[in-house]
Amino acid sequence: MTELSKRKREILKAVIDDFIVTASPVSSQDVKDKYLPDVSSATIRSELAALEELGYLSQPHVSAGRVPSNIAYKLYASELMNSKPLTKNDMHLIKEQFDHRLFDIEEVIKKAAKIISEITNYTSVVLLKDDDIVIRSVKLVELLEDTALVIVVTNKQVLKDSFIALPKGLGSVGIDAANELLNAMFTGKNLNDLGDIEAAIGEETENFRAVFDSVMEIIRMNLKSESIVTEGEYRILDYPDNDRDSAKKFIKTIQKRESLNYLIEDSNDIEFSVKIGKEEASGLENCAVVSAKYTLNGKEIGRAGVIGPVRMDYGKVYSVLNYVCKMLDKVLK
Amino acid sequence: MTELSKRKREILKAVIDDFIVTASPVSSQDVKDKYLPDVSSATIRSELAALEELGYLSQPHVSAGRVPSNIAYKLYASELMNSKPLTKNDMHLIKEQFDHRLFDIEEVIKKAAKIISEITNYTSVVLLKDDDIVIRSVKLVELLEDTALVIVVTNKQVLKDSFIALPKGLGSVGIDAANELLNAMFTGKNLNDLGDIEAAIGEETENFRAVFDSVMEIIRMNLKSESIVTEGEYRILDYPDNDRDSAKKFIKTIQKRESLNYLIEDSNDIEFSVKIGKEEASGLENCAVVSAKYTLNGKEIGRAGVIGPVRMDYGKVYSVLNYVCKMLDKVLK
DNA sequence: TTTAGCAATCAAAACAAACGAGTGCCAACA
DNA sequence: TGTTGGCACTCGTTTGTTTTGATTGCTAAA
Repeated sequence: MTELSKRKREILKAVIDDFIVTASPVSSQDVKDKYLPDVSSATIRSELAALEELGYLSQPHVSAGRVPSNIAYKLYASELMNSKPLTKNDMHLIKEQFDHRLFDIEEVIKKAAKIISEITNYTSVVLLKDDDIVIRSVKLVELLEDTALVIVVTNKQVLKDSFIALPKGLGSVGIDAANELLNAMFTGKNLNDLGDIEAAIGEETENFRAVFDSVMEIIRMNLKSESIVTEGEYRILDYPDNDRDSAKKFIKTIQKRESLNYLIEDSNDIEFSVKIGKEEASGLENCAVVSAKYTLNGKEIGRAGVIGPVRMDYGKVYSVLNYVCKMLDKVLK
Repeated sequence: MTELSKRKREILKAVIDDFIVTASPVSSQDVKDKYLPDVSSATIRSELAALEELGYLSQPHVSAGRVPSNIAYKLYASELMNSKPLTKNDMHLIKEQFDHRLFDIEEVIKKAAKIISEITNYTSVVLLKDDDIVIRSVKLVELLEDTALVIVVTNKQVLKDSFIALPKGLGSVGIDAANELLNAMFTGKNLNDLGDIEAAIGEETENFRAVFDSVMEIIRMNLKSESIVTEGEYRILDYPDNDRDSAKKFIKTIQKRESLNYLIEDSNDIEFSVKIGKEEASGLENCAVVSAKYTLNGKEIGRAGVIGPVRMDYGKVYSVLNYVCKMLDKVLK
């Protein structure tokens, strides 16, 4: 594919800019009036025809204007669009979310998802990766006679939603012992070490075998899967690009977390990624996914993104994600 | 308002039965063909006119059939409808949810919400009340140097999502002491006692004043508000009764938990409650709320319900809620 | 290479006629 | 007195036709 001439790029950008706000096919006259008054509509027409030939545009029917194709959006998002600077107010709103102390990283990413969705008016997704998780401590907290809460503290999060049954007659002395043992075994270890730990169980663990196994399973189950939070699924209904049925599928797909990690994680370490019209992700047919990475100590630990109609305000989304991710970098440090 | 004659009730029931499945105005002919073949359509017509006069029916326009009014639905749900027995399969699906051990009541009601929504294909809401909550124990678990997780165990739930900052230099001895003190103060107390506790703080608490205040605040904040879980908001999109915009409002309202407790809690201790077209709850205009109570030791501790279009399959909803609530009664004991 | 002009295309809007679903009313009947 | 068949009337829906207008591609001239 040959490079596009400067004017072709201008015209293509004009068409997409216009289509993003009007949602209706853009005519040569529209382009002339609103973007390129110094060129005649006939000229623009022939350029449009050429762009169509190249696959960037299409016509719903012969007497209609042009509509951008997915590859046009791709080019637009990566090269053509202008990022729209955030308003003072938006920046303020974002800052506000993070300026009181947050203990758990989960809380932080929830806030991030919320504010992204509110400001962009699209559905947001924030993903938190799990590599390099190091266990800092494991606690067994006795709740009732035979039930304990397992708390696992890592360098990134606090796991505190898992209960286990205690062996009969363990008593608080037993729990203390178990706690000590568990900590000796798990502290400082990361996910890759789990196998080794299992292999190295010695005599002294024998009494607590059941407890140990439960804890191990909890760590395996919960630390393995990364966390994903989403917000504002219903916002898709503001855009007529999807009909009722596909909007329903959209909301369902996102709430059930289907194929989300695939879409977002897939862009590992890319500063700013745009995926458009991914067919593979059923339920998100007519959609675009834009995501940006955020880091801890310079290393990507997650991505924040937006899922919306292909006809999306990429300029605004770009700035918002950028700003929020910068914010996350700062807060997480 | 005078009692309706037997035939009027039959006809009204027929109209609603039909409208619930077809969603289009019901004619005298429809009623004759499908429900009362032994009466002429003319007779049915005059009955329909009478029912309209009484406010149970209305006509979209003069050459259309009849549509039930909200008071018709009310009568229908409370007196006319037949409850539809659950299929073996449905019962099995419900039972399945509850047959492995669940530690936290929150988990139980989440399961309940999920299965209700799946089987009815409406949005479900399950509410858990907070009266008579008795604190069984309070634990402070040190996580990092200066942060602790606060765990509050009550007779109904385990609160474990709150962190507090620890005063500098407290150390694990200090934490043990604080733990002991907190337990002495809170164990066995219920919400109404909180004021007394605060009043009774003595000398010995002085060192832990900041910790105590934080814990108190956590208990106040979290035990006060009852918990509500919802599921399947997107299902409203399966029903054409609401347009896009009001469907959006519906989903948003429910996800943000607005006016839900009002709608459901309001029916305190009523076995089976139906609310229809409550205008006060903005966002849920064209909707009906059906809820049933579940109990612990014979006392209502929550309600499980369904929110959907006014034109709802009340018969099925009735049986599902009934069965799930029975199940809850059993599981919670 | 650009542009004005113009015929061609075709969706959408506007209009018109026909249809038919359903009613209310009335006169006859059990 | 309640029920019924018959019938005229209403009015939304469907179907078909025409008009309109937006927009294009092409062509010939600048």
